[in-house]
Amino acid sequence: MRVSKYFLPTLKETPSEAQIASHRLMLRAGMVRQEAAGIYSWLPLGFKVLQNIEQIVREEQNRAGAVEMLMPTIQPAELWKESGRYDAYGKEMLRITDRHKREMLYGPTNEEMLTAIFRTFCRSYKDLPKLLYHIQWKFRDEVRPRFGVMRGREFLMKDTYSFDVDEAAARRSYNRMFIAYLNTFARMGLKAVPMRAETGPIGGDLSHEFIILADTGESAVFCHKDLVDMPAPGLDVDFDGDLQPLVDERTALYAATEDVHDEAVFMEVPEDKRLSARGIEVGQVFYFGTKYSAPMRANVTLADGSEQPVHMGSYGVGVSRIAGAIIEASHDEDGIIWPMAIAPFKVGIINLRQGDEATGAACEEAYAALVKAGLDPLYDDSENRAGAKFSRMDLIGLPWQLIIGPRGLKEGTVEIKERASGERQNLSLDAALNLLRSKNVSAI
RNA sequence: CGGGGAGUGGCGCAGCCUGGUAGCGCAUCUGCUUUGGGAGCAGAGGGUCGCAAGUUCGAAUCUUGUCUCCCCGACCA
Repeated sequence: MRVSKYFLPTLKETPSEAQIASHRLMLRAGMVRQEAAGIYSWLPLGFKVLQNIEQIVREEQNRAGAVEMLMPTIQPAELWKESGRYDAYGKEMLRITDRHKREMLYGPTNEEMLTAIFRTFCRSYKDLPKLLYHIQWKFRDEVRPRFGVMRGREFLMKDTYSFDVDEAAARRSYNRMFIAYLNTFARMGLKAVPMRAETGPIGGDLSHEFIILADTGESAVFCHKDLVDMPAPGLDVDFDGDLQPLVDERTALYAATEDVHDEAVFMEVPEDKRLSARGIEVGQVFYFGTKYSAPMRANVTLADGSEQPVHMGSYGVGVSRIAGAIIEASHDEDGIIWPMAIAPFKVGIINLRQGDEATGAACEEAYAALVKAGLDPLYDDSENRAGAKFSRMDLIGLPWQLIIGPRGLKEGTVEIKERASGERQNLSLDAALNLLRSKNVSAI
């Protein structure tokens, strides 16, 4: 992609409403634009990031055995009256009346709808287990949206729903998602710690939140330090095997959000291992049994002929929130530092002397070579001066920069800079391209 | 929902107290000179001052109402 053809409205000055780093940087980097409180347009650069996050989430859901589908954003109120949540959900639910005066709502979550789908098609224990998910926009009419996309009213969420014959089976589904989430966040370069959590309005009695530690996090969290750097289980996990030991390993040590925090138990953690910090919730898993299946009569017939409500769980990942969370976890004073897997472009090319024939030719050569290697580099061929291009490339945080100008070309070199470390090397173009290859720069 | 603050060219702000031709920086456009860390000079365009009533000869400025946005807290992927 060439900057001259792209849409990259970066800002030199920070809009006054943005208080935290991720919000400021997303606005400055031209990733999003606020349309109303807690409602954002995703501009091309931000949209690419969102899609990259979404794709990793999708791949790990599929790997764990979940099946993707898509439910609508608008739902009929009747479903929610059936489960009893139509009144319980309160003002956070955006209620809409259509032209026939029919009560509708913009879905804040989809337990009811998928339960209704399930009961229509699945009648037997032989249909179980089932793990279904979708990635869809949600709307929760928060009293006070803030922190940019981290607490928007409209947000993109991956929500998975599990259907099992009994609690033991449901726990196996829970474990699948638990492990899948650890792998998902690890692929994004995030250290997510699973913590015991309150179940909230979703209901149920077993729940973990996945927390990214960050000073700007919204909730206070308490955990054993060893959990923070515990490696993810890995993509070669056998999801059909027994996952319980892997889950136990990561739930044995103390970890709790403030809602369920027990100071006395926390004090049993050795003092040098106690970590009390702030965190951003990027995912949550719930087991809630028959909370919805019972009132909505989502029953299956068992082997003994009896009819029982199906055991359910739900599992959410805040896709749009993660975009902000990654920036909170990975930025410096110059701008964003994207992890390779999330970066909207993996390599940027800077033409230091726009209009100079030799420089332009070298840039084109680099561009063509990277495209041939299967990458989509972002080539800054704008008329800006070098300084402006440097600043902007640092701001948008691409992992690698190829800096090409007449001065280096005279020596037969280009400069290659790694955004994260700031390290630069002067190399021949071929050597620079080889370096990128050796660093395994590729599409996700 | 309680408390605080703000709405003035695209962005960031001043002006308001003490009413009298709407201003600055950045951005944009044109020209010239520049060109390796957000260039310089010269010129140009762009705003019914959130909206509505009121006071006044006259309102960005005073009064009342209203809408929106932001921040702190309580609640949430």
